[in-house]
Amino acid sequence: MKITKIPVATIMRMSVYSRFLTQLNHDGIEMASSSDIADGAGVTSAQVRKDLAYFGEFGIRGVGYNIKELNEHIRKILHLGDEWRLALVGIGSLGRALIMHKGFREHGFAVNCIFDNDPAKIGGFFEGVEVLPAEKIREAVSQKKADIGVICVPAAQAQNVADALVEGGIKAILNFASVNLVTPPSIHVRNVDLTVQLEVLTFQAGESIGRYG
Amino acid sequence: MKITKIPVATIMRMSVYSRFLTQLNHDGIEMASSSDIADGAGVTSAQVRKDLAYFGEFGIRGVGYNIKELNEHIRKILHLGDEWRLALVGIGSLGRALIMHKGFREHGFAVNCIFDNDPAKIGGFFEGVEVLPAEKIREAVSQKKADIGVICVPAAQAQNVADALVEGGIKAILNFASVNLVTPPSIHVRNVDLTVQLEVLTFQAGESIGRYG
DNA sequence: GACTGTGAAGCCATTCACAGCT
DNA sequence: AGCTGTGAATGGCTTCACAGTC
Repeated sequence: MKITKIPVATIMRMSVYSRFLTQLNHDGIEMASSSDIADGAGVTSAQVRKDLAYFGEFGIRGVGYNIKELNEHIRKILHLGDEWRLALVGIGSLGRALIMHKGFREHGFAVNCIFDNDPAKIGGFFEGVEVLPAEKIREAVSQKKADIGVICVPAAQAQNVADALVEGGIKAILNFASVNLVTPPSIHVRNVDLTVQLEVLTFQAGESIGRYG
Repeated sequence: MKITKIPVATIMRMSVYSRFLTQLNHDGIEMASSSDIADGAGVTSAQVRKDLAYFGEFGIRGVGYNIKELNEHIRKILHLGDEWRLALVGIGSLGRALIMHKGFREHGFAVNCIFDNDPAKIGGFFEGVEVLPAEKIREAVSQKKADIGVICVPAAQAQNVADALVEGGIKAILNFASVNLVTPPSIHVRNVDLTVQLEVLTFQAGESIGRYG
C-alpha cells in the first residue's frame, strides 16, 4: 500500500459504501459493479474506483466486486473490527437520542460512560450506564478507556469538557456544540452542527426561489 | 455582485462565522479583524476574507469588520431574515431531540408539522404541533407551506417519505437516514449520517494509534 | 463485451503575497 | 502601521479516457 494522504471525503464515502454493501448483502446479492455502488451512494463510478484504489485492488476486471468481501475490506480499513468505547457528555434530549440510536450499537459503538452536570440526572442510568458528574470525566474516561468523546453540552461548556476528555486520554471527539474546540493536534475532532446544515439549505433554497431578490 | 458559483464549504463557514459573531456581539465587542474571526472559527484569516469576498466588501481596510453589521450581512446572505417552516417526519428519540433543540427556534426555524406512522403517537402533540399520519404528508406539507423537510425515519422508509415531501412542495430536505435519496435536481438535500462521522474518527484514530498495524 | 485500475487532464478550493486604503 | 480585498500560484480532489483483465 502506498503512503498517500487520504482525503476525508474519501473516508466519508467509504463509510457510505459500506452501509450500502451491507444492505445489498442483506438482500442476498453477491456481486456489484462500481456503477451499482455509485448509484447506491449517489456518486460516480469513477469516484468509487478511485476511492477504493487508495487502499488496494478489491475487484475483478470485467466482473465487479464481491460484496461481502469488499465490505469486510472496508470495515477493516475503517478500523471497525473491534468495539469502540464512547464517552457521552451531556445527557439532554440529543444525548439521549444518540444513546438510543440503533445504528451505533449495530456498528460497534458502545457508550461506556455518561456525564452530566444536572444533579437530577447524576446517579441515574441510561442503557445500563450510570450518569457521573462532570468532575469525574478525566478519571472515568481514563479508567474505562473510552476512545471517543461525544460532546452534547451547550457551547459555553464545550471547551472545558473537551479539555477534560483530552486529559482523560480520549483519542477523538465528536462535537455537537456550536463552537470551535481547541485541542492538541493528535486529537481528531469532528463537528456536527445541525444549524449549519439547515443554513446551507436556507441559502440554497433561498437562491433557487429567489427570496430577497 | 458577481455571478460565481459559491462553494458549499464557504456557506458552511459563513454559518460558523455568524455563530461566532453573534457570540462576540453578545459579549459587547464591536470590531473584529479577519484573524479574530478566523481564530474563532478554526480557519485562516485569508479564508475568511476570501469567503466574504464572494458576497461583497464588508470590512474597512486597516481596521477590520463591524461585528453587528457583518453578522446582519451574513444572515441576509443565508436568507435568515424570515422564519423557515420545517416538516419533521419521524418523531422517535432523534426527532424529539431536534424539536426540542434550542438552536432551531433561536435561529428562526419552526417545526410546522410532524408526521409518524406509530398509531400510539398519531394525534399526540409535541411543542404544540399535532402528530399526523404519514399518509397526510403531501396534503399537510402543501397546506402548511413547509419549506424544509427533516427526515428522521429508518432508512427503509426514507425514500417514500422524501417522495411525499417533494410532492407536497418542499424545497429542501435534511436527511438523517442512512440512505442516498433520489430527488428532482431542484430539491436540495443534505445528509447527516452520524455513523459516517464516527467512522471517520475511527479511521483517523485507528491510523494514529496503529490499530491493526 | 464488460468492468476494473490508473495516469493524465481538468477543475475547484485554499493559500500566498501584495496593492490599496485608513 | 495595520488590515482588507484580490489576482496569481499552489495544492488537492474529481473526472476522463483508456490500457489491462476476465
